[in-house]
Amino acid sequence: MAEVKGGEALLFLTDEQLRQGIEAMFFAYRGFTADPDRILETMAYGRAHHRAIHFIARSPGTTVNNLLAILGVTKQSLNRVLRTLIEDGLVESRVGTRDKRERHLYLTEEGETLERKLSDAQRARMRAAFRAAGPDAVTGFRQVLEAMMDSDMRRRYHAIREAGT
Amino acid sequence: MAEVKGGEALLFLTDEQLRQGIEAMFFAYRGFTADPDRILETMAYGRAHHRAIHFIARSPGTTVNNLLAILGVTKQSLNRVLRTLIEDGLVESRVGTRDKRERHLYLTEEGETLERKLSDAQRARMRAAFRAAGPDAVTGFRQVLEAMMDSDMRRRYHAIREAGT
DNA sequence: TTGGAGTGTCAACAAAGCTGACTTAACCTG
DNA sequence: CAGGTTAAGTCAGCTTTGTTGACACTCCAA
Repeated sequence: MAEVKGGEALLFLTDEQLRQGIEAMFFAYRGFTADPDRILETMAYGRAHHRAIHFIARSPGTTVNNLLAILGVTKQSLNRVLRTLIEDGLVESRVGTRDKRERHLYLTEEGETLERKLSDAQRARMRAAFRAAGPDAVTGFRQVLEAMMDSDMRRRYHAIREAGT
Repeated sequence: MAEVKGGEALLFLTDEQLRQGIEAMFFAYRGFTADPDRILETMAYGRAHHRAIHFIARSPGTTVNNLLAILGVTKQSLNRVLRTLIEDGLVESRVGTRDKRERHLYLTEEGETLERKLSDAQRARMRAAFRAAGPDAVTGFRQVLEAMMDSDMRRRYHAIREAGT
């Protein structure tokens, strides 16, 4: 399994190093979601609502099915979240013109206001972390995260990146 | 996408870059938990059990209170999980010798077997990601994650690292 | 034009968080 | 040693967010 590269590739993959990586991931993810969670709990929303709002903002007009695949939940689970967001006037669902089975999702102005509030908080933390760690670290950070994704998630990740730019 | 290097530290923190960081974190965390989740769902356990088992394995003899703080859940929530693990003979709870109010937690042999199974799966993915990204990337990865933690979580992260080494 | 496949919705249920109130036992301090 | 504090565990009840099953509407191709 462990191929001896030069000599260096060995030490750096000890179980201890890997465990530290696992724990870093666990603790960092807690920080990553902490700020939006604080905002959300003052309203009747949770993390699931945040995720839906984020990806609708990122790909306006996306279909329910597409969102399903990105979020990796069942459609019933997403539907509940989506229904409250639509009822509360944060998300608009338009019947597809080409295919009337599809619903295309958009944020309303109110929805965009909340999205900005949530993503401002999350970006602020990400910005602070990036700044503290420096540009080279950020490159490495992204490389490792990308290598950690399942391949279909990696595809989606790139698809969104291209659309978003 | 192609950033102008000359302006360095400024351009590199565009909202688009930050959003990509956020999404990378989201997709990668999914991959990070996918393998253990698959194993756990064949038994009657969930992610909460995995977390408890991981940190008991990492700090044998830890107290309930300590675990509570590390996991960031309520006593009632942890207790439910811990109770099933003790009943099933994966975790042992010993009354403290110095302070008899405390319970010290240990994995039984059976518990260690499951722990190894879960952590093997997770480490395999982490190892693959580290190997694919390279040593410098791993350094950056850890720097950014550490900067993203809340300060008290960062303290705990270091405390465990020292104990585990 | 009809039957199968795709998209979305509703209902009911389960896992795992949460709060609040309480008990028991042990420790510690005045 | 009495009284307050701390560690752990428990009971009840709620919320969020996941699940499966059944169903309706739409499209498309045989």
